[in-house]
Amino acid sequence: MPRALKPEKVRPALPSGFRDFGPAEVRRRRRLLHTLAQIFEQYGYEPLETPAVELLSVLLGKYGEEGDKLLFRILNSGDFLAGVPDEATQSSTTLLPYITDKALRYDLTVPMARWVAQHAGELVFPFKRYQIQPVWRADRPQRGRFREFYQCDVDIVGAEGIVPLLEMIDIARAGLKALGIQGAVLHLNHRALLEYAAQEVKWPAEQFGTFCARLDKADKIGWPTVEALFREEGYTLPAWLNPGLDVSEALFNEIAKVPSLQSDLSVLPSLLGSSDEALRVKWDPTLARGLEYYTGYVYEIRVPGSGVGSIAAGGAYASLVSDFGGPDLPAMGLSFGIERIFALLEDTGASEAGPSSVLVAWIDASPTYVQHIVRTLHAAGQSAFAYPAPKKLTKQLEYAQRRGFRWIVIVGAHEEQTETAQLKDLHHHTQQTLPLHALAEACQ
RNA sequence: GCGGGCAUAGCUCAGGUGGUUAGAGCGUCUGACUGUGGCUCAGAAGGUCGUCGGUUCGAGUCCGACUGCCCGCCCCA
Repeated sequence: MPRALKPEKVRPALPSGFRDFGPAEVRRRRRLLHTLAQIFEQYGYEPLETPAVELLSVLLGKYGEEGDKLLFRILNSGDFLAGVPDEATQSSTTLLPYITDKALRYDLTVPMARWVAQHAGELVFPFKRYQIQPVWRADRPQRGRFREFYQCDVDIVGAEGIVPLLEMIDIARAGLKALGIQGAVLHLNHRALLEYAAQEVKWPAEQFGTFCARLDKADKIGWPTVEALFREEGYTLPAWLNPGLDVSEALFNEIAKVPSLQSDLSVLPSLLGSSDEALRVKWDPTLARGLEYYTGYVYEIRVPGSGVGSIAAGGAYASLVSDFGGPDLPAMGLSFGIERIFALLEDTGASEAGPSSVLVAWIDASPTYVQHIVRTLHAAGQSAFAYPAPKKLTKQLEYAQRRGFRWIVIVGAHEEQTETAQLKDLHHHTQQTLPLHALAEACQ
């Protein structure tokens, strides 16, 4: 577009919490995600993609009150004010339900559950899927927190218990190993143990969520502070809840008292005992996880001392699919916090150079001849393209040099007449005249 | 939802106590004897100083409001 026709210049800017990814960054991210996807496929998980937009009715109420507020809502199309009763226009809260019925997805689990409920008839259970897509949250952005970010989820629907748990842990371990992350710790807990603990301290059952939220703060504010908070309100926490202690006999004795955990007792010691440099497993009786839909095992992976918080998390959930009218299927999932993993790997990761191409520079050759050369190189499997215009050779050379290319093919009228081309090696500062058929091989 | 900071060219920033045509570096574009890279040199384009209002003879500079962005908190990945 000619500059003169441009109505007015626009400030090149992005809304808060949204990011661009330049070529080098896209390559780095893609490579990482590809690595994870391969591992998921290895365990029999199949890819799924769902749209950015979901019906509000699907999303509302799944993430708690906080989550509902963080949904990016989409204004209805057309005359969205038509049919809105006058009294509704008094405040934004009353108006909102009338003017929006869609929102950007908030996570990948709920859309997956929606899809599974919709296709339950044709699916083979247990259904295993992985999904790597962006999600959106109308959060206040800050360091390391964005309004648009990728999630990377694996879930198995129609299975429960210790075996899926072991698989999830193996996937996490394989993933961390493949990405080169060392020294991670998986904190493991079970909602049933939390319920048991709440009963033990005689915490009101209807406020179980508050109990969990308070206990969950232990990793942030420390066990003594949590203990003191409870004591202030007259609740004495049993010693076995202290996450600082090693897996004690006392803790195992308590776990043994929880009915839904009894069958797993034979496996847990070896799981917790194994030492692995990439991922250790530690029972953490204070781990609760925020999302309300978890009903069984919950887990969270952290790298001590990394300063990036948890890098993967998940758990077992029972009724998400049946909430959408689908069959009542237990499920378990693992979500890699890939934005945090990207951040973690940023310091060590060498900058990714793009694949080198051959640039065809030209002066007074015919476009047809230039096109012919590019085709010849492509036919030989070489990545190549022509400079878009016969600009000064200096410019074309500089372009190839700045792009980091090694080979540049130069043609003019003389080369076209003789069916040849100049092949210049920018690394070794050499140049030779070659017949076309020898060109591709020379720049391997 | 709460608190703090900042806002001048595409980017990073200068512009003491208000005073003519707002500057630098980087980047972009053009050129330095007709077809050869990294360097150098010369030149050009690019800003309603976030927006609106106020004080003043005069505002990038002082005051207010709004908006945007950044950083914390809640919460989260």
